[in-house]
Amino acid sequence: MYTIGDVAKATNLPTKTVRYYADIGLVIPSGRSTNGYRLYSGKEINKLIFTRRARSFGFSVQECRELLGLYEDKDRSSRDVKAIALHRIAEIEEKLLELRSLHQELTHLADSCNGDNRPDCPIISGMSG
Amino acid sequence: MYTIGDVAKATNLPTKTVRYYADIGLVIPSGRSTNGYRLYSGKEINKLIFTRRARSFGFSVQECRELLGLYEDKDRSSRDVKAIALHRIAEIEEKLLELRSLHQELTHLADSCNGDNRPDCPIISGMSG
DNA sequence: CCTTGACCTTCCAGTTACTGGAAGCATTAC
DNA sequence: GTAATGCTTCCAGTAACTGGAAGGTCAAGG
Repeated sequence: MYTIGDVAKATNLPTKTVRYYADIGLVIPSGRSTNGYRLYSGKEINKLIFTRRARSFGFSVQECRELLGLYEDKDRSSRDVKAIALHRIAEIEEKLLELRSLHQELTHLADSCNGDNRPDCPIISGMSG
Repeated sequence: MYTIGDVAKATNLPTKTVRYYADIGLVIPSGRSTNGYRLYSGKEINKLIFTRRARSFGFSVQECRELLGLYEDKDRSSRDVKAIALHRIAEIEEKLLELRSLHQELTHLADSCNGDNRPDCPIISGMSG
């Protein structure tokens, strides 16, 4: 069992956010210590890491709730879980393409900066005419 | 020159957001029509597409302002631009790793859903013990 | 024993980045 | 000529934090 500070370190989330996620019922600590401290298990830590990643790619808290729910809802059929997961995977693949595009744009910019004079913006001036 | 609706289509941003970015001075339309409509050129459209991508990967509006500024600030040295760009590129590469990780986790989950009975969560139960 | 510092708690206000809706003017389509 | 669509401003609301105050807890040092 870990206190919120340990959890923050392990998940790379601010304590404020971990507390917030507990408040809104997204990731609830498995218990409280006698002095009222939130106590988290490895399971919650994994949920929080998963949530941090999903959030950082634009999935809303509500969508994170759904994704986390995929693993917990014993009543949901295997087929449903797969359908939702595949839908999200498609979204993630699109995000991967966009992220590579962003990467390439910035790399191109950085590459253009070898000398002392900088060319026009390769992205913006590219189409501006 | 494009009106805000055309811009919304081209950039895949809501008109509300395009207007908001104009209000906060992030991407300012190149002019106004006689009837007061915002008019955008291809250059602004490219800025908006760039911004949408950067925003969707967690760069703040302020950071987008800085990134867009890299291309416009004639006073900034080539060296500075390169340094900032490389810093952002490192961040993006980290995001790429995380996004692949998320992709893999969900793929693993989807793959586990071939039959009718679903296994325990491969991510969450993995470490929970 | 006491205090210093680093934890933790709740609560409440503020921020960022939109987002929805009302009221109204402009243009196109029938 | 009027209905639909698209634009305008303005203002209020929401999502997801984020900062700060006020205070309890606990291990270490004097």
